[in-house]
Amino acid sequence: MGRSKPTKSQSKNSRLLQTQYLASKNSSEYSHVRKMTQKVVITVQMEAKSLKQKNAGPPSDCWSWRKYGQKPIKGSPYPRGYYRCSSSKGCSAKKQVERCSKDASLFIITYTSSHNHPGPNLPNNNQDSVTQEPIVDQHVCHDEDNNDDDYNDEPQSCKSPLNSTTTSSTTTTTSISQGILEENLFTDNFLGTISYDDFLPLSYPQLMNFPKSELSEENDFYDELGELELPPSSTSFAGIFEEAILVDPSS
DNA sequence: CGGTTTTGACCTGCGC
DNA sequence: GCGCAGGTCAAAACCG
Repeated sequence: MGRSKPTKSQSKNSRLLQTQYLASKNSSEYSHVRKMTQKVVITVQMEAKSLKQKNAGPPSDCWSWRKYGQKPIKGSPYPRGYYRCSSSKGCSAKKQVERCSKDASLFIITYTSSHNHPGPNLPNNNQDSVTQEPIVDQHVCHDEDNNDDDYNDEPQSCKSPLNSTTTSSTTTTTSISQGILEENLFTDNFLGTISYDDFLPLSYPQLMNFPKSELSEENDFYDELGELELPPSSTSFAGIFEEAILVDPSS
């Protein structure tokens, strides 16, 4: 907005600094880093109600996020929001939130980088200073058999369903059925449904530990999203966890 | 007053 | 090499 940017050069410099910092790690590492950044993509199905309730933005989770950017995405009527973890200063965790152009109730959240601090909602970290309650509806776990894999249902403290986890590049589609303790979430036999708030607090490494051996070839997640068309109405997040996709561009 | 959101500009990667 | 699209920055505005 009509904000004067007298210090273009300055901002440029700071940007250079960042670039240099990253680059300094290794000549071409900056771009490398960009390419190698692993991501966890999850889709969240919102309830129609919730969508009408508020003009709320992205689904909230137990972490504290600060928006640092927004960009219109080609092919989608909805912009993508860029968020950075504000729970901890040095935390490099980020997430991108966009809506499915086809299904307004569907949110696509991409997590990148990991939290370098304990999550606010982790069983072991209940005491954490962050007490941000997720606005997510706590659903009864659905019986997810939308996945071809025969996953074992594991006990867990979850409330909403997380259907599948996919790692792209080597995309993995894994259905998560009810009841998985976060510790087991991404272990070899992990599969089950977890709630949004149970899922989010997971440390990135945990997510990234998702067994690659199980990564399937379903990297076409985005293909499906490609032509989404969302109604302008939008929402608060109270939804159903549709999919969790682990993206590991590095592979 | 401090933290968050908004938003235009800048930078980088990628496809052609 | 050029243009486009996506990702990030940072000042100003906003909010509690």
